Amino acid sequence: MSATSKGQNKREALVKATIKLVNNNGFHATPMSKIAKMAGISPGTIYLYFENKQNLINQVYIEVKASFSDFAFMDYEEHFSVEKGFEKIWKNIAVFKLKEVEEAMFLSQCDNTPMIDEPSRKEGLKHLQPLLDLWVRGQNEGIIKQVSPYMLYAFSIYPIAFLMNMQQRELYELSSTHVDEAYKMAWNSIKI
Amino acid sequence: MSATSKGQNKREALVKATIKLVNNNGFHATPMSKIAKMAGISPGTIYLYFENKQNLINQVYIEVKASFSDFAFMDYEEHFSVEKGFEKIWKNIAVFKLKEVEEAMFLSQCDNTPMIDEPSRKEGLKHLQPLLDLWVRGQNEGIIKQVSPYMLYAFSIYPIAFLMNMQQRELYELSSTHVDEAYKMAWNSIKI
DNA sequence: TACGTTAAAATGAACGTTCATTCATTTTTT
DNA sequence: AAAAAATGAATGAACGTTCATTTTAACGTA
Repeated sequence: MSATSKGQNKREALVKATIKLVNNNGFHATPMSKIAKMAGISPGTIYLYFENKQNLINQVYIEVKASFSDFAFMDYEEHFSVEKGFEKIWKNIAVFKLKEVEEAMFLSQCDNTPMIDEPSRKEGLKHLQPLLDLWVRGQNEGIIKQVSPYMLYAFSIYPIAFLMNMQQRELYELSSTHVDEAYKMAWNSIKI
Repeated sequence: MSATSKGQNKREALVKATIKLVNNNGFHATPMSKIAKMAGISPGTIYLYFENKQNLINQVYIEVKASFSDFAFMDYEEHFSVEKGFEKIWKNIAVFKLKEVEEAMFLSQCDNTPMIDEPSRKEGLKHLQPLLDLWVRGQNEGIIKQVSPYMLYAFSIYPIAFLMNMQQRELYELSSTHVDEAYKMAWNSIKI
């Protein structure tokens, strides 16, 4: 096995351990020593891959956000009709948030906490452009409400995070019927 | 001034300081010593009012959640029509989240973080019953969609938190026109 | 292949700092 | 003068980070 792929494995193990531990304990309540132990390496080794704890968190955030965005636009093509395109993206996001729960919960904690610094936050936001473009097209076609994209996001995408939270706390079980209901509500709130 | 009211002042100052510092730094990055300093008392004195740090946070959470709920149902009466009742509650919540930003941000951080223990979380959830009752009534009258209250909450109430976040980060300015737009979208998503 | 040599990767004990909490003492109130 | 409230220095545990040392990998030579 090459040195590179071994290094990748350790980095990957570190990222995974960070996500899991931060989900369960929060950022400042997860010591580097525990992250190292869960990743199966020694504490000092973390510093071969990341500058320090803050840098570790920022990097993990950016990577998870990127993998989320990739997932969101999987199989989406710009020539789709607005409605079909939105459905594809929305359902991708729903699948991600309901199946990749660890990663989704991590993002949710990062987005509601001062644990990520502002540059990394901005960095993580870049990838959503295709959805914004789709909405503008929809507005030009007279299909989508003429309101700010923040508003559209708040009412169609953001609710999925709440449902994920409830499902995670075992307060609510989301069957695929429920996901369809939810999609219809999302579309209802943004279509004219 | 009586001992009681003095004690109340100190407690209040502690609660306020905790909210502000936790908003800016997160729970575990806020030392008791800083909370004490901002409240204008000595670190040891905190322990006359709260058992320990965890208990302090739990109490603050429960109190802020209670004050949020009181605000939400201000001027609401059960004999209102479903639509009028929902509008009153929704707009109360919107006003709270957009004006009492410190408290709203604190709740948002608590609700997306493992910093609050489960019993306190449950405790904070109790006060929302009148809204659930209203929704059931609306469903019986054939006005509100026949879906789980979690779904109704996700699409009509939860989005306000996102708009608050954006406003707080100065990415978005919410005028009263926007609030009206938002209300219409909320109502649209839950009405039949 | 086997061996010796050098470089790279990984280790984990040790360091210095920070923090929650305590309690002997002081200050304030009754 | 007694009781209650408040103080803040002291304590001990925990943590992030470093670095002297060890382990592993890579390479050249015969």
